Amino acid sequence: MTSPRPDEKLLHCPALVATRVIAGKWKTRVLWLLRERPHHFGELKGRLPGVSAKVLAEQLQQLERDGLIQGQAELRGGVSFVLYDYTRYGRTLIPALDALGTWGLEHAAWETGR
Amino acid sequence: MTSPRPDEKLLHCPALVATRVIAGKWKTRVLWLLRERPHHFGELKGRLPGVSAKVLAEQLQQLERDGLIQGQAELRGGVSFVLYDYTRYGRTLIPALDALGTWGLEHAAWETGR
DNA sequence: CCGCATCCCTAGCGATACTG
DNA sequence: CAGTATCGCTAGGGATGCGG
Repeated sequence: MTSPRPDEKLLHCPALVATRVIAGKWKTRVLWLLRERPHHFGELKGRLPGVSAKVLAEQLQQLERDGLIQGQAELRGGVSFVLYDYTRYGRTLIPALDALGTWGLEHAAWETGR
Repeated sequence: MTSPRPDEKLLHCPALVATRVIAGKWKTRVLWLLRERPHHFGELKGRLPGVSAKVLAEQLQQLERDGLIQGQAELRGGVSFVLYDYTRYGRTLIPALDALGTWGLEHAAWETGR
């Protein structure tokens, strides 16, 4: 349920497009971190305890394929760094991400208050 | 990845709370339909081509457990109908859903225009 | 009409190890 | 540092059928 498939003659549900793109155990978190500033692969891995290099690479590739982020390789003394950041298009998703975050905060309040 | 687990000492990411709750192949669509008006189980099943009764029931239960929707049983001549609708709390999620939907629309425009 | 019990099967995720 | 290759596992989802 990552990238849009050719099938699905289903229900017209615009929200589904967005959920498909951000579905994936780490994508929301990656997007959240990148909102702050660009990150290197290693930085992301460091700030996401529990993720394996393989899976993180997969998720980043998918986000890149979907046009939300892009990685810029920079060689520092023969050692490769890749800096990931939002694309212009990817940034258009941020308001929606904020809406989800806002609700998450309300949720926390509701959880403790019931 | 449906209901919050006791583990996950991870990153503070409020948006993740929301994504966990709406994660599931049919939840977004169900929530989208309920936005319009309350629906019976059978109605939902009818408007969601491809879903099986079992899976739909599961997804509805999870949404109910998470406090977003609630089902009201009404017996019509010995035949049981269950009417599903948002809870007051569930409605607080609608703005976030709208944000996702809005982006989905922009996405469609972007897709055709590149 | 609705929910539940069974069985199965695939996609996503994770651990490890190895190249540029 | 970044990415790839293998292998394995488990949870989510799907098909079918019974019972309330």
